[in-house]
Amino acid sequence: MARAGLTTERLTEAGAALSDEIGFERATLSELARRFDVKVASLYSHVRSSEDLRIRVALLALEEMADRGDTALAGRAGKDALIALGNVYRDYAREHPGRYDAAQMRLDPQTAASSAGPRHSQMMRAILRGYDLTEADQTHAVRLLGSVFNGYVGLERSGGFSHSTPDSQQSWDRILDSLDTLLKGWPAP
Amino acid sequence: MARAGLTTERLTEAGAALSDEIGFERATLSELARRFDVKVASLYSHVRSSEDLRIRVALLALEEMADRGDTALAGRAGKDALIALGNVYRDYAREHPGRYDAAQMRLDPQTAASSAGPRHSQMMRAILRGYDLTEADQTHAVRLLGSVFNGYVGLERSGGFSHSTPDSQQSWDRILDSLDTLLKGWPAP
DNA sequence: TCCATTTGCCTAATAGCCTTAGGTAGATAG
DNA sequence: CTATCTACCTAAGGCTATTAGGCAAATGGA
Repeated sequence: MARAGLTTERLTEAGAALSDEIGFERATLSELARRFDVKVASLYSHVRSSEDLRIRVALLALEEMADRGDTALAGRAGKDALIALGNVYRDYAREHPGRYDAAQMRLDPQTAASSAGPRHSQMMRAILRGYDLTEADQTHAVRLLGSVFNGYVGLERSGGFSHSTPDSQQSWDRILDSLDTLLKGWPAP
Repeated sequence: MARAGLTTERLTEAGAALSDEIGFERATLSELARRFDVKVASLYSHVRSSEDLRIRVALLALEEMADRGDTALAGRAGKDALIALGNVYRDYAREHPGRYDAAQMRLDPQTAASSAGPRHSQMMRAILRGYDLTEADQTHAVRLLGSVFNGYVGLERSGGFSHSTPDSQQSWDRILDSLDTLLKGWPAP
């Protein structure tokens, strides 16, 4: 019997593609096996469980977004950098909805710590160096940025404000603009 | 055979309680049937499908949060109101994690329109009347508030910033504070 | 090149959840 | 008190996940 040439990486990549195509929820091991024309049990040589694969897809998505973030931030600072990073998340979610959903998974602390998660915090901190904040305020601001980026993209994806005026793009621009203003004049406690 | 006295409402309520207890994902019809000491098929007289129940739990959660919001906003305005509403979401998520997860479901436009979703927008608009914003800017600001509230609670729940300093409460206070400042001096386009 | 080992994929089997079809007994109404 | 309704049941089929054990293809050492 011909071998399909499965590897953990290939399965993860295919799982990610499948998630984008039919949704993270519907991307099952069974469906994956069907696509590779292989029996489900065969996948267990490369992946510990269904959950294991989903975590791998989540980690892949986090890495990909971090990579895009690095690229986007190169040579930018201040408001430019802020906008660039925000767009990384928003664009990624549009292009890869399944992967983006995967990235929202709650990872256990161990896994989260060794994921690209910390890279995301680092990128936000890098942006904040363009503003004048104390160490503690930088942390608060990182959390604010994370909340706004994740929150906005999430609401946009759940259709919260499609087909209503003003359109989503305008709000997005306006929100990034006001975040910049806020960071420039970050209020004293 | 004694009857269990099932109704759609009772199942929805039990589904919500079960979600809080074992997680929204794990709250299955099978488990629900077990709790009521009833066969799974019996539930189908009261609920169309597994998905149907999950949507009902989501709608319940949205209603409950809106009710809490109304109560919290009564007699408050400006920054007080902002803080009060923010805490409604944060506290609700802590007290009812399963329900909160349910509320994140992507509902189809029909269902979303007839849900308590619009009440949430209305509450935010009510708060913004305490600030001086144009109609369009009010919409942008509603979206910003929604993003921050949802985003922050989501990140907090996924363990993003537990066990790190400054603690999450401080960031939350600081962020609400800065949102207030931002709204007071909302930048011109 | 041949043999030994590894390993990639298979079959078989179990278990859990979801869903539909059709039956029965307890509640309800005329 | 009977007729209808309906709440719950049994039975059965389908999909997903997971484990155990087997065979054949690939791999590497002599």
